[in-house]
Amino acid sequence: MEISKTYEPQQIEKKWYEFWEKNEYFQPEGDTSKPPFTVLMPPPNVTGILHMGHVLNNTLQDIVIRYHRMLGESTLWLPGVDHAGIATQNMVEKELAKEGKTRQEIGREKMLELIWKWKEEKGGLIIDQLKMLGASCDWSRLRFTMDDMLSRAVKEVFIRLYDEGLIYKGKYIINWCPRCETALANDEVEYSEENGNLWYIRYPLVDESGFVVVATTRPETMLGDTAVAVNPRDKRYKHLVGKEVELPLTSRKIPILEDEYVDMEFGTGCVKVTPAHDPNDFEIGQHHNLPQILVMDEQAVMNSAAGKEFVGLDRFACREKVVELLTQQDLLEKIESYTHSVGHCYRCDTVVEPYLSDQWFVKMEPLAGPAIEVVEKGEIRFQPERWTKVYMHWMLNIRDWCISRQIWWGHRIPVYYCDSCGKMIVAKEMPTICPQCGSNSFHQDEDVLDTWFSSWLWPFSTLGWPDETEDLKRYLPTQVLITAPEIIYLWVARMIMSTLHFIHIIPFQTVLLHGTVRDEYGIKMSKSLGNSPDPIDIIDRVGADALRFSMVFGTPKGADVIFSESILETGRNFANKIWNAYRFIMMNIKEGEKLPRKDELQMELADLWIYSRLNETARNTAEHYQNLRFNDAAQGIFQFLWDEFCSWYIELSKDRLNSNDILSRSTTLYILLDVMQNSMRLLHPIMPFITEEIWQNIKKVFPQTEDALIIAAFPSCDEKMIDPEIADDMSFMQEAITAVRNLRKELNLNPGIPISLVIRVAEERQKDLIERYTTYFKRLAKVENIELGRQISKPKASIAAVVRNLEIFLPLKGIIDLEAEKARLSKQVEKLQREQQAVKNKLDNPLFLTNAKPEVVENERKRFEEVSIKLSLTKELLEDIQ
RNA sequence: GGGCGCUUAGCUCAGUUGGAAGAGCGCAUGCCUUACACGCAUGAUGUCGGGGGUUCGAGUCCCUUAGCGCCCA
Repeated sequence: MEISKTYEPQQIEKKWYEFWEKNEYFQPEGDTSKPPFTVLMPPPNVTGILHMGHVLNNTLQDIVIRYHRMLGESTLWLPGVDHAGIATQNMVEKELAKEGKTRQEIGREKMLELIWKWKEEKGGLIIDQLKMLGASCDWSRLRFTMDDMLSRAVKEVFIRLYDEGLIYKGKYIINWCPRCETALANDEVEYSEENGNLWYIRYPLVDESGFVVVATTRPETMLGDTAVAVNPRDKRYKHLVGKEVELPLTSRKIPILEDEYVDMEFGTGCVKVTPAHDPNDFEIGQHHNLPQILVMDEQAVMNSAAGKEFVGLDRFACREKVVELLTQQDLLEKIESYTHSVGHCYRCDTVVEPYLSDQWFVKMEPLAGPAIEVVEKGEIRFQPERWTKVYMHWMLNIRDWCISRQIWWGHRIPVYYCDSCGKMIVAKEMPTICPQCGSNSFHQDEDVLDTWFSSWLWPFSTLGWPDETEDLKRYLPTQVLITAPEIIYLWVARMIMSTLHFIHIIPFQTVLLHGTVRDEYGIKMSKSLGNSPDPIDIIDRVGADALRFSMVFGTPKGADVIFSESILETGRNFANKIWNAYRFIMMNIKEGEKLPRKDELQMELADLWIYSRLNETARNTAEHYQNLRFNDAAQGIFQFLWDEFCSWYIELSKDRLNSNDILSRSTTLYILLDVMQNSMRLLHPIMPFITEEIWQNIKKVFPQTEDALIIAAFPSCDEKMIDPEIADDMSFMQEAITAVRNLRKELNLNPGIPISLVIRVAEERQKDLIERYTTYFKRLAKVENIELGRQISKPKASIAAVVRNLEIFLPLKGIIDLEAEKARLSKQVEKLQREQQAVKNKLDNPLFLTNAKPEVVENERKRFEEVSIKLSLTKELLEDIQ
């Protein structure tokens, strides 16, 4: 069989993914006697393309799922995508713009048609990419938040909550994009530091006793001011509280009041309050029942409430005019330049306007109670645990949820208004007759629901709710949810609330929060910064296995991944190492060679040792997977395969494979195959492709009961095989061999040159061990001959090493070019003498002794001693060979 | 302003009940040794952010302080 010298993942990965899919291994076992193990995929955006964050998130999920599948559990990883309201609509809107059209021109119905068309044609990209990563999701259950099934759940929930009094319509200040003419969620606003001004404006007191000065970055909003506020602890303004000011440029009189919210340090400590155009002011306004005066329309153009001088002006033109008029009236005290953060629409970059508007809300407090309780009781656990606090803090201070969005793509709010009398009806379908006036003409609420309003139902809407399906009974609660901490509030907390409220059950038992993928400079990878590599490009280059391994290898639970080309090499090199171990084994099997039965094996030290270590590794790896410590699992397997199996066992097997002792040969061959195939089982969850390939090929010569590694049993630890005495003997041999290699290196011996050793042992046991396994020294340290004994004396002209209570001498005669060695040692003596002199000079300097730190002096003294000893030993060696 | 986290080898980071400082990469030296140069062997490198405390013993627990990062307001 021809096996390539380096591992080439491209065809191999494709081949096995198709094989797994074809055999339906991703679907849960039908056997209902087996315990189910379920993971819900956090649905990526339908417009999304795979980025490094997805890679991390889905790799972790796949590891968990594959591990549990190998434990024989009935495993379901439920995938899906969400409809990403604003993002998707904007995407199609941009395409429209290229043709010079707007969505308003083509109308709502046509627009939705286009978005659906876009979704059908291009929306599935990320799914194909997840397949390339190796994600073993049950694709037959792929869900989309706008599917009929899930839409039905959304409507049902809206209506139930409305009927329970938990959904209401109200005025609220929201982030508004005057260009998109829609509300933006908090995470849809991008902030940037900008240079602006702080305008200090005089507000005359009504009693004509002077004026107060307020500072603002947005003077145009003063037209909507309904109060001036100061901090109650601020002594400077105490006497003004309760008085009124004459709001300039208007004919309004507004009060001066106290509010804790006011920052005494900011500006003059006196702030203007504009409840309809500033979120903080909105809060203050609520406390004091202030009027909310909206002075702009949806396009951020000043309306009639702003006054006839300003109506029709854009907000920024209005700012100029306000400043101009204030200056004319000598009401502008000063202008300071000021840097502050300004919100922009994440789609079109327009400056966001805080805006008061009609919105739909969910009353969250009643939902939060049970969701707090299940976490307090430990029914749901966050990992790492510290996130529990973050969750609790938010839940205990929960605010109502604004669920309406002024866009078209999404679940349209199931609320209808009678065209004749305006009666509002909440219903799944458009009503036929108005119960109030008998009219049969209605129109539906224009708004759609926040995308999260469908995602928060994910644990049960994906399983068929509100029908009482078998799936719902079988798979809820799910076991592990793996996601990023950024969406604890947006998603995780809300799922807990909704599932408890509607199904009366927890949605999942464990929530694993992982970190962020950052670049070499620690900056979060993002599309807009352009610092993120394309994962698909990486997969093309090094394979998904290498990428997956690299992501988890150095990343402890919950930590950020600092990604760079160099961590990728770790994965690639490891894959190649494994590949070559496999290649070595296969090269040594003869055509049709018969292997011994397990009970026929003739095992020696190395064999017993590698099995001992394999079982220990199996035990530890299982524990790490169980505890979601994938980095430890990866490290453990890596170390076992590379540093133990390859570096020692394979090396020691070489002599035996060429030996005339048939049983020794077949034993080691058997063990090579067996350890390799078991290791593939351990590693499969992390590197699914290469392990399946190797395992399947080993299976051809070393039969296994299972049809595929993906469904093969995860190795259980056989405690009887873990033998501390064997481990200690082997470790003793390894230490001795390393010491000999070190001696060889000291002499710069070429690896090809054989040596003889003289070893003085302290115990009879050691003598037996070394005699019995002399071949180990021969093979691994190129030792030709060993003279061994308890009373043996140090040979002349030799260098020595001490291992435990063992002394190893390497005689120099006959194995080196004496002249060359003399030259080398002389050179070393010279160098050491120079170094000794340099240290001595320092120590002889009284200024150094008094001024330098004592540690430094002490260190130099120690250094002097060390150099002196090394020098005298080297001199002795030199004399020995003279 | 409130909360959380980080600070250990040149770099990125492990270090789970306190008990002889670790990995990967990088570096040095020597090797194309018939699995692998994406490799082998050997080696060097750390006042574990600063200060104080508890303890027989602290990277690990407590207090304090500095720098950085994240979240919330």
